[in-house]
Amino acid sequence: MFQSAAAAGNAYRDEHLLFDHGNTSAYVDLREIILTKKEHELLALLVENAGEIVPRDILLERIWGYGKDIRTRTLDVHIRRLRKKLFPYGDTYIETIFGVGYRFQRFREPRNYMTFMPELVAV
Amino acid sequence: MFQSAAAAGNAYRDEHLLFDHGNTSAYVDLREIILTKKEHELLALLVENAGEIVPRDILLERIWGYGKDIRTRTLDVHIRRLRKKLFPYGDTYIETIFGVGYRFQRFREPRNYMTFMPELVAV
DNA sequence: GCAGAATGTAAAAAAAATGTAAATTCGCGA
DNA sequence: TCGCGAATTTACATTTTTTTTACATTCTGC
Repeated sequence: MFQSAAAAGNAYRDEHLLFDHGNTSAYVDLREIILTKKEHELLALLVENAGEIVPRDILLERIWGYGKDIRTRTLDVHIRRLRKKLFPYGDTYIETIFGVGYRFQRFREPRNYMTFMPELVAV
Repeated sequence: MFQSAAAAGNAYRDEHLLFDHGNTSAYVDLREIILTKKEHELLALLVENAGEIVPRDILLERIWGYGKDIRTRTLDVHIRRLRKKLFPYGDTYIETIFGVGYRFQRFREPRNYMTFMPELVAV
């Protein structure tokens, strides 16, 4: 549960994002983004658990070594900067689970009427 | 990963730089520059991995034989002198990846409207 | 809808890494 | 051994990242 850098060497790839665990740079569409160490660790941990909620506790403990007693906003600030670098998909990729933590979601092509329910279009 | 002098004998060449692995002098446009031994090794290692980030660790280990525990500014000083000799392209060729290392980037002609989108010019 | 708790955000402060000039040391050829 | 250029260290300056602070905003249960 909550895989760590074990999955290193492997890269995550989808429609808009290319992320390599061993590399501090990533690609959003054709744009290279350079992640700082903490940003990279954070995104790595989230991506490794794509589709699953990773609680704040875990993030703070794994990346910062903080215990449950520590009160800080540093996680939120880092999430924010990550989302910014993932523009314009920041909120699409990184979802906030209120009261729990965050979840990285694989990109899925947004449905439109045409592809979703073709019979409703061009009637 | 992180090729060494194996690729010797071959020369690197682009719009502004000619660098021969077997030669301690290089050319920046039509100007000859003379590299010292360490400068040459450093540039060679970076050029061999053009486009890829080479971590400080690796540079310090491959060129100086230093371990991760050694604290020194000598790498930075060499980078600085290299950049100076590559004037006015020093910062263009040698990029700093904060917290990680350096990256040599092939020279790319800056785009202008003419070359990028010719159909938008001279309307 | 409200109160209280959790998260978002901008800006300042602190910490860490890199840049730089100048001094010092090293090493090799004469 | 001496002299000289190369390499390294030193001592700050500067830049970048990370954390904190101080509020603003959003969410949830009642």
